[in-house]
Amino acid sequence: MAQLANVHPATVSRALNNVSYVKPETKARIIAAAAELNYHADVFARSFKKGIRYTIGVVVPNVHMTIFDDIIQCIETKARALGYYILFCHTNDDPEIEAQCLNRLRAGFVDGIIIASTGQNNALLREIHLQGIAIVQIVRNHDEKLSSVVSDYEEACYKAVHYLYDKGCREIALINGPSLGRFAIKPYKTRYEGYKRAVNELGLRAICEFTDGVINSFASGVSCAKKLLDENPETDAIMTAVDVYGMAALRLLRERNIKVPDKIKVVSLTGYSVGNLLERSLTSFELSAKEIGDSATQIVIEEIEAKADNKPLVRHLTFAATLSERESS
Amino acid sequence: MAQLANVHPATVSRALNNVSYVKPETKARIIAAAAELNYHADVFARSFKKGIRYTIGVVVPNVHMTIFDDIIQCIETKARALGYYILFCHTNDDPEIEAQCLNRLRAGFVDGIIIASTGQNNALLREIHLQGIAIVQIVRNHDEKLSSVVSDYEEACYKAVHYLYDKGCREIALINGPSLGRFAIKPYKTRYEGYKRAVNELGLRAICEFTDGVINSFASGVSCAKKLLDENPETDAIMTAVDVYGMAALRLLRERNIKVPDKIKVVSLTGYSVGNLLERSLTSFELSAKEIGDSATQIVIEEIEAKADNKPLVRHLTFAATLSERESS
DNA sequence: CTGAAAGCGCTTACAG
DNA sequence: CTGAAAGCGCTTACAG
Repeated sequence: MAQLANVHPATVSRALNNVSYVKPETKARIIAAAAELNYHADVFARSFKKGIRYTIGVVVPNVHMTIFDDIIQCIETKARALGYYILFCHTNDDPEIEAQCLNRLRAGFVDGIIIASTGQNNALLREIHLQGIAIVQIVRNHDEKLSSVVSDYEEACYKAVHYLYDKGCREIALINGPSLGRFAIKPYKTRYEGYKRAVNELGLRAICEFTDGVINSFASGVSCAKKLLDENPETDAIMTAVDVYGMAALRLLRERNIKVPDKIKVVSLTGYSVGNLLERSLTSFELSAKEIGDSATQIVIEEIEAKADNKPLVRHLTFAATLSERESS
Repeated sequence: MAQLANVHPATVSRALNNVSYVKPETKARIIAAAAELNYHADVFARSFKKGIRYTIGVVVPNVHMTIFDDIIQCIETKARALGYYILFCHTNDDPEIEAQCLNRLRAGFVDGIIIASTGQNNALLREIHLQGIAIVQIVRNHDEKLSSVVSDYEEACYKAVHYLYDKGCREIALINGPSLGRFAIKPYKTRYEGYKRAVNELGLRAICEFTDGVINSFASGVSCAKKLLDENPETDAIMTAVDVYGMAALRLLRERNIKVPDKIKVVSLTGYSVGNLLERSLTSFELSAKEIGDSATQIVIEEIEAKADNKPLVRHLTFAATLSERESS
């Protein structure tokens, strides 16, 4: 490349990056040569030299049938616009896989990490952060020392109970994910808190089932719904932590020929757009995947680019969920 | 690091990579020092030196509510097991975004690319391939000069017609994506061919609607279904190219109070697991996301690692779709 | 305005 | 068995 244009590689770099003045005719010669050879500067080598990878690791539990499919698209779009790539990892909520992914990412491949963590690798995450890699938690804020972008699950769940109460429901049940003990995952825990707050306030009975094992499993949602109805035949509303559980509830209710919403109302607390695509559409508290994805990306890149200035930048953002009322309530 | 263990960096490299014999006590000293400093070799620098990126670019239209959410998880799992990362890009089926993504990927960041392309950047893809980057097409085989892993859409669609015919349907309609003209996308085109083959063979009338604009749009699926029913009130079966269109059909049929499957049967031709999570579950010809994802990853990595041997390795794999009979038919 | 040199953090023939 | 050197493909102060 350099020899074709008859200049020094340094000049090629200067010309192609518009980084310092190059004599117009030299520049023209370089550009012509680049076109002829179909030359593309090796971005990898540049990143290596400059110490910036222009890459963000995104670590999420799953994208299949979860809000993360939407969030990851928003992250990628935003990152691309800002000149960054996305390195994608999914953990299935297995702490070991998560640690494995994080350890590979830290080894020089990314400038920053956006993660919805299991909460079991906080120490590792802090270590990686200290090493100089920007970190933003999304959806699950397991460590307040690290930036986070989440929804207000407590409030959404609290409001959902009130919403159903106002509709006349008095036996309001919750199908939730792991929210107690060592393996509790933050948003489930917080939803449970919002649920209890509302239920206590309104003098209702708490009826709660926790899916165990695999998170976001339809089958697990169905068995929770079964157990719920068998043990609490008076139930007149079912709130579910995520859409897939809501779909599971709708499914079981149809099998049992229980009219929705007349007899039992169903509300999902993590609406992602599937709720509106159903035969009987699902009322839900919608998170804005775009708000979460966009701001997480923004924050992680700001943190990356502030590194030079050595400002510590830990920020916490919380978005409200908005009620989308549909047919199931 | 090297000075703490009191050895040359080269020795550190040898010890940590087990690449040549190092005196046990030296090695022990190095490992101890690495542990103390929490040292992780910079994989990026290594990749740079060795000319291998251990990274695969994955370019797909969308992951939200499409089979690609599943495929990309399978690719990532497989790639991780084989020591590769996934760089994720989504194009929204916009040829310009696709070109932009490809041009960034080619600039030294990946050893290989797995793509479900729009079909509008074949020349660019070949150029990138010639440049030495392995390429495997998934789901959409727009260029036979490049490896591909697809399902047999023609056959699946052909079989679906027969399946419905055998159930007594005589007015079998198809809601399809772009399958004609310059912007046709391969699997839609192939499904259409399978449809026509079966319909001709059975002496049926072809009733076909094509969604335009955004692929995989629920709203577009609903309007196709509307048009279909308005213009062909005798319709007794609706086949849809993808699950989202199937859901759209189910939705509209419920709104119109048309009994499924008694009056009209619905079959999706790209089952991904949502079909089984619905109130009325959706019969579909299931693609194996795992088969496609795993083998695409395998092939692209084989192609990458064969590069050294300079063997040209273009392979085409076709998997059959399997019928999952559910409530909608 | 542009060349020559140094260097990003590793790996790998080459010596010894 | 391990050091010293070269080099992956760029960028960027430093000269001139």
